[in-house]
Amino acid sequence: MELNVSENLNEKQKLAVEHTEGPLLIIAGPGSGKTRVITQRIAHLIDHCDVKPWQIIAMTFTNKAAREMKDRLGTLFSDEEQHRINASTFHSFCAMLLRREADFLSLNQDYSILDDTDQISLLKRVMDEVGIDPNQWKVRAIQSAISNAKSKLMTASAFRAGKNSYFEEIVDRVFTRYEELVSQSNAVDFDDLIMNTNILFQNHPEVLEKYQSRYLHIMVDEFQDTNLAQYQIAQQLAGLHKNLCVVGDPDQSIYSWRNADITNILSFKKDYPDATEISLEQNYRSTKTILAAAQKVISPNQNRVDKDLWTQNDEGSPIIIAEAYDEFEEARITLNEIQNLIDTGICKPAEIAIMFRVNAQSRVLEEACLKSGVSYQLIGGIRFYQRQEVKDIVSYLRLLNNFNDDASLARIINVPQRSIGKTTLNKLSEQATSGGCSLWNQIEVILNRPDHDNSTSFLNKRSLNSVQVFYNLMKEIHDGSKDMDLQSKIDLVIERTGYRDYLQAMEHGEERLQNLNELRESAADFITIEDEEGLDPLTIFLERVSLISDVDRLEDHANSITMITLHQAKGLEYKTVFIVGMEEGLLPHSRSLEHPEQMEEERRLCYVGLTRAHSRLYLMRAFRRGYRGNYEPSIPSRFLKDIPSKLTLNTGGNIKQRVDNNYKKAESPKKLSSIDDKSPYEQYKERIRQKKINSSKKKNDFNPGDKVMHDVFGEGVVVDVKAIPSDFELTIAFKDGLGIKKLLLQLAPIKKLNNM
DNA sequence: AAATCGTGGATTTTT
DNA sequence: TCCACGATTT
Repeated sequence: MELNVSENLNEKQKLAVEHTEGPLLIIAGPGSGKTRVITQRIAHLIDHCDVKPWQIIAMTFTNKAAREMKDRLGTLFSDEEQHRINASTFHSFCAMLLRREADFLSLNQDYSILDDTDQISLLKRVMDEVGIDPNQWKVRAIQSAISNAKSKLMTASAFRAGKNSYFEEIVDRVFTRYEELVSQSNAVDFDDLIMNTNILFQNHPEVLEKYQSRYLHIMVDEFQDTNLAQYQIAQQLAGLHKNLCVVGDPDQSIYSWRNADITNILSFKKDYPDATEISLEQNYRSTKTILAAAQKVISPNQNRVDKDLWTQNDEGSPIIIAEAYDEFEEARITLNEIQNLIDTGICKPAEIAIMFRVNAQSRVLEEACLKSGVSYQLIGGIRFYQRQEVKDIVSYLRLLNNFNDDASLARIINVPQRSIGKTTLNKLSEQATSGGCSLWNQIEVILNRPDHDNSTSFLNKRSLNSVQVFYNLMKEIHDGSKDMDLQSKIDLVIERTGYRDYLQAMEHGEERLQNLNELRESAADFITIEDEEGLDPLTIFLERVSLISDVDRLEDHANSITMITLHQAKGLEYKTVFIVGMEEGLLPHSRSLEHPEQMEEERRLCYVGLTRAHSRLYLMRAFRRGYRGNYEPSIPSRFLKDIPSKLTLNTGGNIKQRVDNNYKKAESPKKLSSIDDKSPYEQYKERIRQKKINSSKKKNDFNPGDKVMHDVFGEGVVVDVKAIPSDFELTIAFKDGLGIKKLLLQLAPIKKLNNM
């Protein structure tokens, strides 16, 4: 197939596509056609440089990105060729590599991959074992220290050698034992996938050489969010041919808290002084207005190199800034506007996204969606594969795949209840520890002891019997399902373990069964690819399940709007974007307020959010927001102040005030309130001050039936007046479908309307 | 083994 | 405030 690459590409893009020899660094601003460049570059290599598809590997950030890349290439090549192009995440790539090279490792081919929760439970078990008080030392902190070490390629013994504080002393004690347990379980954690691959390359140069010679070209997308261990993999793979192409944008680095190392970009320049650097600065996604606003938000960061982003796109409409009274009204205004956009045909639901900083914000929005009948996809919250019932069944499957998987065994041995309680499990666990074997092995040892019914046994007769029943059940399912396809295996597990009955007996049982059905479905259309031949499909299925993310499950063309965290939104784009909670403490998040580096990351996060939008951007905030039970005043986000007012239309609380459906900016928009002059927070403080002065002296002169005027909500009628300590709570019904609100007399910006 | 009580913690979460 | 988890009770 012949491709004319120069067509539809700008000069810089063309340079990037046609640079085929030696290291290449592409700095790709948002919306700069990065994915197109990567795919065209692959196409170019194949068409013009005699490179075979299987000699190229592209590392992506998510499975979704990998799939999309393959899809795009699919339109350029035949299916067969497309399949042979290697696009995957670092983790998937390493997982597969470790399976194929398992002979070189102390792992079996069918090893399990521990997820976050498995890790936590193993760590707890270790802490208990080595006598570390979980109240004094947080499991999460230890987990993160271990993960951090591994992403810097530090083994447990290296960590021990370098420990430098009491906390690290504690971590060290857990780390070593944790590693033992993991490897005894024939398992690895996420970080191990990357680290073990590095170690394998180091210990077995012949293995590395095999891959080095196979892969002529290595590409890494979202390079700003890789960690050192991942970068090393890429470097080593490219060690022979030096054709390493990395693509990233330092301004979009938002995962430093997951050990992503923004300095990888600097290291790259140092490691490859002869590297070509190309900066893609033309934006094809957003309006001039949105792009300008985004640049204003990102530019205060000290720690960055300025880019000169530009676009030929239209000026577009102003960015709508709206203030709501509280998070409920924020949600309602947002959904009203969304309904408007949909009803008027301006946007299809799939073109709209609501983005937020923390998942907790999604609940109110969900409710507003339900109320207004707008269907939505919510990403995150409780992740699909972390749902109890899904995780349980997956644990069964993992156990059947690898009986040494202690984490899975411990999870399901008593689910549904089999009278194998904590005491029994603890005893088993103790014995396994002293015997240096897995729980399953320990069970076999006990059951095979001829005298297991007398006092030398560690378990009483009843428990022993229950364990025997469990053991037999697992054996039976395992042996009986050997030749079954995946879906039948899952069915067998659900039925024979009694899990179906167990679910049906509980509330929301149907819903949970529905989730299991979804799991079955995913097994039904599960296909293995060429590279995975010879491996048990169950092993591969479990691997995919472990390595899948929520964003991967996002459906592109569903007839629903998308609700998503700002982090998850990276790499996505929507015609219309609402960012809710543009407030100090939320965006930027309160945890970053005292840490300049984290504050810069919050800024980048905001930047990522803004640049997701094509043509319509709404920045929403609430005047007051519920936080852990009590309400706190909300200060408008500092990022709002960074956007020049000429780019925005500040609607105050009344979004209906927008001029028309095209949002043509009014000559001098009438501002109900503006963050440029007196902010609501100032007004709020003023009222607090007055409240303090007047204290309870102020008398209520509102009575039910009175007409009132509210600065934000407009006209309303007092429904009820209730005296509360040092104030009065007014219940007021507002016009225009704004509903009934409860307001505090001394805080609410209301005036009594004279009766006509 | 289930039910109840109490305490602590509450960003983001590619894999 | 609200939830989850662990400890304690029955």
